[in-house]
Amino acid sequence: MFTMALDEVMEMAARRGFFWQGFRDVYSDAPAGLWVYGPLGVKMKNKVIELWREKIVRREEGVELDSTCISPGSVFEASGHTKHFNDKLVECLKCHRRHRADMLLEEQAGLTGLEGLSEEELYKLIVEKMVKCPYCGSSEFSEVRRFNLMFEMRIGATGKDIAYLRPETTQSSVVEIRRLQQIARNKLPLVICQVGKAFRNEISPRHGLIRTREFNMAEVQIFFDPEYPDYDNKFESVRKYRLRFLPAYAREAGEVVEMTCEEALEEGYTINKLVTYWLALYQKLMTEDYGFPLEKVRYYELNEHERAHYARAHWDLQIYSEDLGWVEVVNNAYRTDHDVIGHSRLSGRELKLYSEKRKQSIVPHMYEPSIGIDRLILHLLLLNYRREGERVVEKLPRRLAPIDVAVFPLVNKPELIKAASEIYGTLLEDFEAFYDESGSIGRRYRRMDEIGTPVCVTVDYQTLEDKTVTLRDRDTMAQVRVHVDELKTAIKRFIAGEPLEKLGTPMG
RNA sequence: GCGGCCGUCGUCUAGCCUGGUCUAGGACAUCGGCCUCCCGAGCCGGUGACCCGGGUUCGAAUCCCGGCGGCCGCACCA
Repeated sequence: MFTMALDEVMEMAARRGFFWQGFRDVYSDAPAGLWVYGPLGVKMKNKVIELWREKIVRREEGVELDSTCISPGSVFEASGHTKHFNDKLVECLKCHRRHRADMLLEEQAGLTGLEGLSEEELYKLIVEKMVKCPYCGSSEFSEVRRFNLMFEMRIGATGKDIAYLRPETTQSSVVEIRRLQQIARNKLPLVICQVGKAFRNEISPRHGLIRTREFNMAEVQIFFDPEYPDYDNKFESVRKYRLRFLPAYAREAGEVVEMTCEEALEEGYTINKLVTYWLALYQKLMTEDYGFPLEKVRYYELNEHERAHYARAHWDLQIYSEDLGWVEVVNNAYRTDHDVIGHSRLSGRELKLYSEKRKQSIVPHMYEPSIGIDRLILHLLLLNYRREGERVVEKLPRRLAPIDVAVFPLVNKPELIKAASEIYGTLLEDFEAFYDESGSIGRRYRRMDEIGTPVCVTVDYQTLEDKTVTLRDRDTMAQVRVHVDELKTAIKRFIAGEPLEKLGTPMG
């Protein structure tokens, strides 16, 4: 399924230092699904997260939390993950389809109450009851294997206390809601934001950064009063905004159904103003800020059978590429009060939030948009990758490029090197700047094009005469001259989106 | 996890069938130098690989087995 562009992007990412498969250079038996970010990848990842903070956390007045990856076992008892993550499976040896052992026994032998049985006991029953594969009819099965998508670990010396590496940051937000609401002085809706690692023991990690065993998420949990979601004003700002859905009913046709937020809400499709607003917010984030073309973004509705155990409504925000097709990049789930109730029940602690409107504490509902950072970064590199003849350009949104600006002496003469180095030193104060004097000027430009550096500064002989330098636009290769004193301002304006021509006098 | 195909410098590859002239060759990239007044130019030089382990053999990149990884399909993706 790897086509040219993805292949080239993956190769470039490893060669230039965005990301690569971890540990493999030294240990050939390193397991799949563990990816490391290199120097450029770290810079880009930070910028991707910072943009999310600016557009979502800050503007929606979110409170940011940084919890631990190691989580006590009870947390996932309460959330239902241990139950839903611990399937005991058998594989049909003839057609290689997998089935849940308890389901087969229930359906074919009428047995119930199988939850407590061990793998061995289940296998014995399958043989005894002559269970058949529902697909091919064979009655030869592999032994029962426990399939656990969570990484399990033991805490302390006794090894008695089970803990898990979290498969989502969500639960660590949910258990802290009371304190967080207090810190936020009884704010409701309460918007909790968390960036962090999550872990899933995938059976077969594939497609590079798409399915990994350890990954980065940027999640928002909005806790609200289901009776009074309280989003009237915010909703007004998106009332006429057009959302792009692939509703479950339209899936056969495969045609995106566009509707305004107003229409989506009136049809009851998007449940309430709060959910509708956040759907609009994230569609805008992905298209206007991360820069994906509108036609390559859609909300794919998951039907009743596909949804997770906690969700009442669920749309995957997907991004389209030739190479990977539609891929989920943001998971948007209306989780109701499922998680809050779960933790209350198991812990015996009341997990309620105070509602000013009702003058009492209420059990909040929760809506959660959750970004897969690694998938987002891969798609940014993939969809902005351009090969123009021999020239390779990453046309990343300017503010997401790992390097803001590069500085070169036109040729390697001592006086030009001196002037360029000085300018580089100044730019380092405000930018991710990069200096290079190797090879020819053309080669240096091309290297910067490949990693998406939006603008290059070149110091030439004229610089020595009148203190002007040239600014070169990655996308057009056009150049303007700018006075050194104006340089920082010009670069800032350029990264903020102004066209190059407005920043200086064109070069012939 | 199952099945098919595959695994040589960073990348693409020569060599493998027919074991020894392979201290593994080339191109591009990369690094250093020279040159260069604006787009991977040229010249010189350098770093750099047989996925890992075991077996057969006097001798293994080459033959055999196992592991790991990659691609594709199935399954999985709460």
